[in-house]
Amino acid sequence: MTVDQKESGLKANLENKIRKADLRPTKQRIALAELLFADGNRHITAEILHGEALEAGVRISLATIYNNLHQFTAAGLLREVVVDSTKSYFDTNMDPHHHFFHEDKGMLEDIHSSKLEVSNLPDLPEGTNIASIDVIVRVTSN
Amino acid sequence: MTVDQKESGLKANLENKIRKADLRPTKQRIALAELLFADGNRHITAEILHGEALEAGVRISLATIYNNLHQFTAAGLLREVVVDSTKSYFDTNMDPHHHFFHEDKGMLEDIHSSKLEVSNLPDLPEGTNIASIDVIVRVTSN
DNA sequence: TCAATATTTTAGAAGAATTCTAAAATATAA
DNA sequence: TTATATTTTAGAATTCTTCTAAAATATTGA
Ligand SMILES: [Mn+2]
Ligand SMILES: [Mn+2]
Ligand SMILES: [Zn+2]
Ligand SMILES: [Zn+2]
Repeated sequence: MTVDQKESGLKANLENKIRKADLRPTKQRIALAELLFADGNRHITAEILHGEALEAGVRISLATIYNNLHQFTAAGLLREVVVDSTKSYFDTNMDPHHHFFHEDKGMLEDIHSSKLEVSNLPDLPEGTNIASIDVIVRVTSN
Repeated sequence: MTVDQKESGLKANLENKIRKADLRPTKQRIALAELLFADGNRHITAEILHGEALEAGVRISLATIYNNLHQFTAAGLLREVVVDSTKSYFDTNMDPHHHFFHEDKGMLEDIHSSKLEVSNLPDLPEGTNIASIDVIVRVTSN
């Protein structure tokens, strides 16, 4: 198998992922999917992703970055992690898990769910359901 | 004891609290301290606090609200809780505790620390210290 | 008490992140 | 291919928050 075939196989997979989300595999979406999903889990902001896309030579506007981050999130390919009141982070890891947040670097790191337990949760407020439980362990360098 | 004496006793306490934070007890600060601390714990945004101050007849600018929320936070009288990427919440409860976040109402509710346990925390990333651990139980109405 | 000094408040401008608008470009379906 | 639906985009708009620098207020200590 040539490098080209491997490449096209990867792209085909990403196109599939995009199609399954009921979205058209445009040049921009494929490029973003490649940056987001091709190589392991990522935690990323819109600005950073935009920078990476431009670096990779993909002409794409910031509005399109936001559009697609939200569409991917709605489709269950991404989730948003709220850790900082000044910017939004998107996470490609959809398994149940928690996070270390490196406050000085503004960086997220996964804590696998099996590695951390939340217990003794009190009764929920009357008439409510759990949407999610987020544990953020905020760390600083020493 | 007259109502006036009770009032001035309360205000004197708040002035003390402000003075201990190395801040001058201005009309605005005393009014904010009254709204924040006089009647039990609160979770509040800058806009809401501003609205309440104006309602209470205190002329105060939004810049002053932000200045004072940050000064009170720096002084350890408040803490910021990050739950929503679009606005900041400030919490008057300085005891260790966690939160329910009512996603539809944008409302925070305390979970007393004793009511919830986080266990099996993995080793911290090399060279880091825990700054805090935040557990947010996101709930929606059903 | 009364300046002198330090701090605070404020209006409005500025900044940063995100969303909106509506027109041009692209993708899909017939 | 042509018609239709979706997507991208530039730039304007919006929202929350911070900054600026001038006026107001609080404190100090003679
Ligand atoms: Mn969003
Ligand atoms: Mn802040
Ligand atoms: Zn993650
Ligand atoms: Zn609280």
